[in-house]
Amino acid sequence: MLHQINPGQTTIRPQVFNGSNASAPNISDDRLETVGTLMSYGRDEEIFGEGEVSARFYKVMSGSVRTYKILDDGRRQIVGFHLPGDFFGLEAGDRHTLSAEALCETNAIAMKRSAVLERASRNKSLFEKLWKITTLELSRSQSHALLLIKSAQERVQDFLLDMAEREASHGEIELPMSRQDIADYLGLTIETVSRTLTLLEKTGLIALPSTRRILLKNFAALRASQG
Amino acid sequence: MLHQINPGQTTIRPQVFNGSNASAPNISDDRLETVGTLMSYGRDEEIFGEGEVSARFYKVMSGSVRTYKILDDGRRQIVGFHLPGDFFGLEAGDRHTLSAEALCETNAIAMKRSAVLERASRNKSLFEKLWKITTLELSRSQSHALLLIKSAQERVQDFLLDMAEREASHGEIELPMSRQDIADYLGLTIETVSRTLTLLEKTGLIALPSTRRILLKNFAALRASQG
DNA sequence: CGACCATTTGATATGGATCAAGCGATGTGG
DNA sequence: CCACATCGCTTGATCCATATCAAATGGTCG
Repeated sequence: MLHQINPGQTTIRPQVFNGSNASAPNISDDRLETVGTLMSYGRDEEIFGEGEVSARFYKVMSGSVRTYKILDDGRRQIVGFHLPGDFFGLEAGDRHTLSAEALCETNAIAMKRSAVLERASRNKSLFEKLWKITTLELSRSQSHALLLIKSAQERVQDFLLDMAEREASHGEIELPMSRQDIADYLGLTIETVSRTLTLLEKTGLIALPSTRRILLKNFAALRASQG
Repeated sequence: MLHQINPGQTTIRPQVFNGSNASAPNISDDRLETVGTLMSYGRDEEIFGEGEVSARFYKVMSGSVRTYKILDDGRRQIVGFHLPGDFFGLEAGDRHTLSAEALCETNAIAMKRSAVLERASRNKSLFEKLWKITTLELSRSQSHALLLIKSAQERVQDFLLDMAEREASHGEIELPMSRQDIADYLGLTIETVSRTLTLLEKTGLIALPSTRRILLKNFAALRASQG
């Protein structure tokens, strides 16, 4: 089951979070997450579901999140992975157009949509920050579509390079997601992802010390678009 | 050539366009395009290119536009088609992350990015409009990614339904784009698009009175996800 | 009317899906 | 602490949807 939740692991400890220095409150603080609620989620726990009323944005503080859509036939398309520092839940209407789940133990700040939008419409710096986040997300989504027309090997390579860059790790990736998650993000089957990783290892482009750890051994070759 | 421009057909007639009633200027006009420059483009003419400095947003007034990216190997992925009323050119950085071309004779209002952002950061109504447009584009892009993991038949059907809805035509579509454009949008080859349309015609779901005109004869069946 | 370009149709090839085992890590109960 | 069950991943064999290569048709414009 894709939606499985482990109730035993789940712990939500909402608490008011104020990012600004309490002793020197700053009315023009330009951080989006200045006032929000810190939420904790267990592995595979749902943060929000497609169709639910969308009242909040989120910023990942620790852990990671997947956002996804389910097709009629049950297939799942992962729209994005959200690492610490990333925002998610930015959506047009008053209902979520996708679902979000924690990949592992995750802390995220939940911000009231209305409050953030209200503040952004009066604070130029905040507005610019929100604009940047949203258009960056748009750009990411467009690049994702570009990914989906490439060959399996290119998709996997691009994914590894993207993860390495986002984790700012110099060639050593710690994957927070399963092979199935990767497959659903790349529009491939789990078997193809696995085979491609094995092939990349045999070619010497990467090493696989454990399933969740990958070493990129040849950035240049990984970047070169291949079949 | 994908980039071919027919210089003979090209006519740019920039002119100041003021959407508000000149006799009653309204400082809080909440239309994004209130002040802009009306531009005209010929068939296949480039409006902006990937990598160019991005100074402007655009709103399509008549005609239609394709935005796209080119992969290393020369393949082209069309990111979106923009019909009258649609905006394009909303991007994060100071450089365009994609290219835009007119599909046919097209008029569009070009608005200075900086001016629009400046005004939106002070005018709540304008801010909300800009927010809506941007998040809608984000949502569209995510749905597009969803499209790309479906079967050829589903992609074509979804495309036809989407066009019908956007043209607000009750089952009669006038396509502003070629088969190659459709193929590059759907991540298929031109042959597969053609074959799929032929199949849909044989099944009685659509009729093809001419290559650029398509009649949807069975919405229910088109909506039903098929292999 | 003829040339050209877009589209359709046909034949074949192939990358990735599907179906099916096997393997290895992780966790649980004895 | 170890045997075993479980789950996630890898590997193998085969199939199929769509790409590719090739040719025919049709529509448009000089």
